[in-house]
Amino acid sequence: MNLIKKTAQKAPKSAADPPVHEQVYQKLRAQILFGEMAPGQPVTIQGLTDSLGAGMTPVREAIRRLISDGALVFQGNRRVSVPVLSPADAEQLIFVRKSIESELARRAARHVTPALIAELEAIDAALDSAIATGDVSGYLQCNYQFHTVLYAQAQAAVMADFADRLWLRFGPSLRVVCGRFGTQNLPDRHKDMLDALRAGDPEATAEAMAQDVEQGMDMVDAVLSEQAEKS
Amino acid sequence: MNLIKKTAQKAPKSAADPPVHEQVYQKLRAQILFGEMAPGQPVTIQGLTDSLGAGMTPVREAIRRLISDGALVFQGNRRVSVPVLSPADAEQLIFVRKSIESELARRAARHVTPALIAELEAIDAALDSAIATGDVSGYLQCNYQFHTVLYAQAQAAVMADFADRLWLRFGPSLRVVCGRFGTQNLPDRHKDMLDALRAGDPEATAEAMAQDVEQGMDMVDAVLSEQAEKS
DNA sequence: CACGAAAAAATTTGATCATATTCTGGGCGA
DNA sequence: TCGCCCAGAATATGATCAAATTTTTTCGTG
Repeated sequence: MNLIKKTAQKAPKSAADPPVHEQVYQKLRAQILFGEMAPGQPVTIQGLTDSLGAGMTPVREAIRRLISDGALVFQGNRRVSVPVLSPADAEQLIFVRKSIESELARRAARHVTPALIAELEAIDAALDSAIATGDVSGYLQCNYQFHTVLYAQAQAAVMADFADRLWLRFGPSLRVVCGRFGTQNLPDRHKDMLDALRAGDPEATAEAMAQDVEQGMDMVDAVLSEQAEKS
Repeated sequence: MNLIKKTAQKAPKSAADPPVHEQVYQKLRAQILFGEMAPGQPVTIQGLTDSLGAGMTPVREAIRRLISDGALVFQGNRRVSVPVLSPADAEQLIFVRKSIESELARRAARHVTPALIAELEAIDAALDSAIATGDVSGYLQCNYQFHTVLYAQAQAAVMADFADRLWLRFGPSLRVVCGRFGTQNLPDRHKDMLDALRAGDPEATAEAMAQDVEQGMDMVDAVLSEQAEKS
């Protein structure tokens, strides 16, 4: 019988906690989505095992998932990094986003409830406050949450899933946009969208979403073109 | 010095071979895409380590990737299985496929070359032969290849990537369709598409693709509805 | 004598495996 | 029928091996 207790009786294990690889995935995903990792930044397994304090296998699994999501790219040799969007990539993302997300908005509007509108209003208020204080991370999170909550109402799991993947692709670039233009000048078609939702008008909601997507992605495109000609 | 050579000098290592987890991923992917696994069928790690002769870690990574692709589903408890499409899922897939794949066809038509047409004609001939002989697996592979080759010409990597993910979702169900209707009655708009490509008409190509997608997915939908009311 | 390129050693990182631990689900007995 | 136990499967760790990059060393040339 060993006298040393193994890591303090293995921690209390507070109820059903998600597996480690899931926790690692969520953490990395948030870091990518909310701009804590810059486009082009290399991602190493061993670096993450250290910074996240997790084992090697869970980290590997999380990285594979994120590569499949398009949130990370495998660079041929064994390196993995945060993707750098090309203008051509951005153009395609605009097309797919407008198609899928405006349809999601249309469907969400068909199932709109007062509770949904209240929730979206709260998120939008937090978003405005983040813009006012220049809180880039807060802005990105609120913006993402606004879209996610809306799409959850569309009762279209497959399409919402695809929309999520789209966001993972341009997430890191959105941070760059904020760094370039500041939070003041960011587009905000959320007010139009809320009006359309209150009116129960699916077509107007879809149109507002298409506008929101187009404006946001145009800024991404502008930054990417700027970077392209700089090099 | 140990007299026993370590596993026969570690095998010849024939040039640059892909890592094991990549091989496992490709094999599993093909099995799912071409209907070797039935919807609902459970997938176990240990079962795959045995049948594929690979270690446990590569198999885990491949499964994670496929879950992220939507080609497998994680069932909450630690079970993984081939997904069963609901009619609602199929309806959403139809919408997204028509949107993305017809656009890919349009763009491919803008970059059409004689070599592409020749390649597609060859694939379509093989497809017809598979239909004639009732070779379901051959039909599925040719059909997939036709679309993949066409999309590669569109010079739109992001959209082609999304299209690939869509195929992974309904692949298993396509096999069921073939089992239900036989290969004789499957839709084939490839002839129209080839005509439009020869004419260099992007709009007609996109339209033919939309028709092809719609017809194919309608059959999937029919089988799913049939199964739904049976239960 | 100094500078640069190529080769080689060393370090860092990724891939795989064997093994220990934990959890889920079904069977058995009360 | 309900609860407990056990078999089996999944999760997670650390060790080990292989590959790639980086650094260092060496050699040749201006």
